[in-house]
Amino acid sequence: MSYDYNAIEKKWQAYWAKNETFKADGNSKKEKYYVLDMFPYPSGAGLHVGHPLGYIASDIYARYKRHKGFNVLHPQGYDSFGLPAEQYAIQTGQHPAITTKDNIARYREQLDKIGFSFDWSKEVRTSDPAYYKWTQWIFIQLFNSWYDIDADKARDIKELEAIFASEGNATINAVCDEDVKEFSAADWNGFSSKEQQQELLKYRLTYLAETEVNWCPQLGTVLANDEIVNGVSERGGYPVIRKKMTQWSMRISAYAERLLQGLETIDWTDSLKESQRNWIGKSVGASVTFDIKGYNDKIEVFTTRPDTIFGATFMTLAPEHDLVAKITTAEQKEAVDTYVEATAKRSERERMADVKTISGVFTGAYAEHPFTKEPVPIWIGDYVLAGYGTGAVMAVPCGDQRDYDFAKHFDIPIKNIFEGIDISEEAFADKEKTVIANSDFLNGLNYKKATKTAIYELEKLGQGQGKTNYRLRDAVFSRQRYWGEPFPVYYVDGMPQMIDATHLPVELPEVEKYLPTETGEPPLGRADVWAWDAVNNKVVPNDKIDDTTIFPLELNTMPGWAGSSWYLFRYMDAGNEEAFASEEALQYWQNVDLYIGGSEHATGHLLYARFWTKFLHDKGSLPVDEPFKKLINQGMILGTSAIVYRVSGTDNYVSKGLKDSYETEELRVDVSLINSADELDIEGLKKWQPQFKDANFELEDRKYIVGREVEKMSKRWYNVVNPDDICNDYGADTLRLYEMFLGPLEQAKPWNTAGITGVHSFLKKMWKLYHNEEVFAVTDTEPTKDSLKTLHKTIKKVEEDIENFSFNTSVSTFMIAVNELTAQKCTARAILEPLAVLISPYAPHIAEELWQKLGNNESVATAGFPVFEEKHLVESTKQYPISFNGKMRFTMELSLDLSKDEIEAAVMAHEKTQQQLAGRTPKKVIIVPGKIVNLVG
RNA sequence: GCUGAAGUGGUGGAAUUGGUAGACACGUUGGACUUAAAAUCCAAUGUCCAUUAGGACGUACGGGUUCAAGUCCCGUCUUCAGUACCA
Repeated sequence: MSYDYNAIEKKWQAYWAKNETFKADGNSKKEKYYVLDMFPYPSGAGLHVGHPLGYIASDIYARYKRHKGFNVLHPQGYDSFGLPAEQYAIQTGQHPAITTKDNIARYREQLDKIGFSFDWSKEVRTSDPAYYKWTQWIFIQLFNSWYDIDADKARDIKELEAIFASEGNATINAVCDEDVKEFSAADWNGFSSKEQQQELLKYRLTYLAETEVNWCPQLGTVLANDEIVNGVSERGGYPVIRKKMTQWSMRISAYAERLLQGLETIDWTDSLKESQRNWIGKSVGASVTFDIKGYNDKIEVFTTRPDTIFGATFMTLAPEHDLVAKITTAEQKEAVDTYVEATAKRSERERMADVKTISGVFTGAYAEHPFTKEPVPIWIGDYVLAGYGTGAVMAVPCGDQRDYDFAKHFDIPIKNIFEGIDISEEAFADKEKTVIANSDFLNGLNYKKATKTAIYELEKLGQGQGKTNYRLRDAVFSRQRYWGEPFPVYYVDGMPQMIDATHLPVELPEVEKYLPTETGEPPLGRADVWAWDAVNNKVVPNDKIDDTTIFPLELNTMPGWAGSSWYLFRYMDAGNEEAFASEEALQYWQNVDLYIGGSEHATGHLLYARFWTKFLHDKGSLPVDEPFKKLINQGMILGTSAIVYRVSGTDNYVSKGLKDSYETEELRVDVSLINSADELDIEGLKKWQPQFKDANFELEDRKYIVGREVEKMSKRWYNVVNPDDICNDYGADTLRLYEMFLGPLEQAKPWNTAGITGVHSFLKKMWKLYHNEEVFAVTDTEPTKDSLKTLHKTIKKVEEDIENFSFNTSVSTFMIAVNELTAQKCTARAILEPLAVLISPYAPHIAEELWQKLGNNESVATAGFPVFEEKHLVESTKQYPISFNGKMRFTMELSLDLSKDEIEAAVMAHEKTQQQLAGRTPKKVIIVPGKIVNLVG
């Protein structure tokens, strides 16, 4: 009976599905463990071999935890809203829902082939109305909340209204828009309803605001900062420009400090935490206000170095700063206008690329130094960014290199305020070595003391205070797209109103085309039935809008990260129609114990999910305030593209070794046409694409050798390797083992099938171990000492490997074990039964088959993990290497039963030792447990 | 520039706490079986010297600590990833 992986895998996949082997029990007495993968976007291209890498790792861990007696939740679903399905709809007219459904079916089929232990009864799809009902519900919760800084949590907006009505807003310490004006209770009560709504909007955790956004004309939508890579859109690579639009925003900045602090409580990699820290970008310093000479206005700046305030010899405003137009003098007006216009024309990208060039213009206006009262010239310069801090800086050229360069370039005086430091060549920015001079009351103080004193004095003057600034910006939440969650929002007199939560979901309307309208409205502007009947609480045709009972609905949809920010909680209780998950389920499952996914989500999804979790925790909807306790980033599996060389202007292709003799261009061809020796299947290529049909090929050694290039696996490079082919040729167990064997989980690595035969033949050897020729040959004989040693060595190593996520080395461990047991001619059940359990997380199908043949009725998944016993590893004697002063090295055999003193005595008495140590008697013998005996002379 | 990770045979990669570097696999070479091929099995395989016995060198480079360093410390170089006029 040979190892028929196809039949075995089919059989057990069907068995698992039928018996719901991996269904997680919601109210178990067992300890819970929640293992989650980042759910995939179901793209039309299907899965490639890179996708399953993380899934296999999490599956191994989930299966291992089940063996260890945990109640494991290991679900899977789809992040099924997104741009590609919409783009496809624009091109073909096919509804994105249909595309998405087809793609999901394909994904499911591919996933099933690999034998994952997912609990499919808890599947979620973000585009399912039963799911996005709750995404909309969370949005409403955010709208109805404000952030109380004193309580350091989100509170109900009704409580804020009550305070406004009784005390006004003077006592409120909230995270809100910057243009909030103070009002009394009387003012508030005198406001019209619309005015009140406008004020409240400035406090809500999701709010409408005119914001400068990243507009991508080609995609017809706005993009979040993390959707832009190098100034072009992440998807498609189109240019992005700045544009002002009214958009929904999420007040994530309210959570900046908690998002930062929370990192201390979770087990993520340092690099990932570091990216989030950088993204949040906390800097501690002071805000300082400068009076403008001749105007009533003030300029507020943020600085991390208030200690250097006496070195401020000028100020710089961002060209977009509101005050620029106002304070520019008549003489400077032309120069300033030209400069501002030129800056506005330059794209963000150009501005970034061109860091070296120093540019700026003097406004003609002066501010007044808060302490010296001396005039400080006000300049504008594009090195100051409108989007950070207040868009204005106090320039201290002696302490900041950019200010220094700017001052040198425009011949602005540089004042040295550092004791004993030469600043004739460059600025001095070392805080630790700072001693302040030339600065009135700060003279002689170090950085820390000077900072404190400066802030104290500024506060006394009423011209500043200590301040912490965050780089983290509020997140724009509107997208001008069709295929996303509709907002549960309609507009009365221009003010947004939430649809009552009992009438959710508000389902996506039908449109005849998926493009923006001719007037520039989002695609939902094309819907005929997209108005809200506020009396009967339902969606009705647009032509009924009367603005008294029937109102227009929001035309934007939510961004991709809306649905993915909370999906982990939906899995806990996926079918629930009364709540996003029941209280019991949330209590029991808490949060994700192990999360595996790509590092590309470091500052997007992973930050937003933490934000929503903290918010829902504040509102009492969640018992936890972090979503993912432990996170592992799997490395990307890269493709190896194949390149042919076409002689320019001809239809001739030359082999790689000959290309240098010609002028050639590189074309990528499908990797399936290449064999393991980089040799091209020329006939196959001719059939692959018509452009190669009549091509000529110049060979070397009668072969056409292609060039190889390691790059991201992508359809456009024709380097995608499909897991189905591997499953057909070698089986899912081989694929699983091989993907793990490729290298460390977290490392990026190119896909190559060179070593796959080694893994495959291991499985065949494993199979043979349980069979003698054609028959199953496990016996009840007593295991030998050697076999017991092999088994327990393997248990120990595999357990350690899984706990450390070093899945690659356990594959080697299995290979060694099988080789040893084969050599020992081991047939003992006492060895082979636990071995099947050990390997079942990695190669579950073969394990199930062997398990069943061993006479077990239940799935191997329910078996307990073998217990490691140290005693089987202990040997009676062991070879010890002995070194002396690093010069001599020899081995001696020692009994382990001896005490430390006895070993020392034995070493000293050892004949060889004495010979070699002649004349150099060691004073001490150091016994390092288990390894080496050292003689120290 | 900054932050993070890494650098080990022909290749992918092992090496627990500082304790026999190169496990395991691929590839290569030789052999067995076979009419032949595939499959399978066996042996060799870091470099150099040596017929052998054996020896020397060897974990990017240069130093250091230690009886002992791939591992720890200092400096240099290189690669990858993220990020950037962040005041």
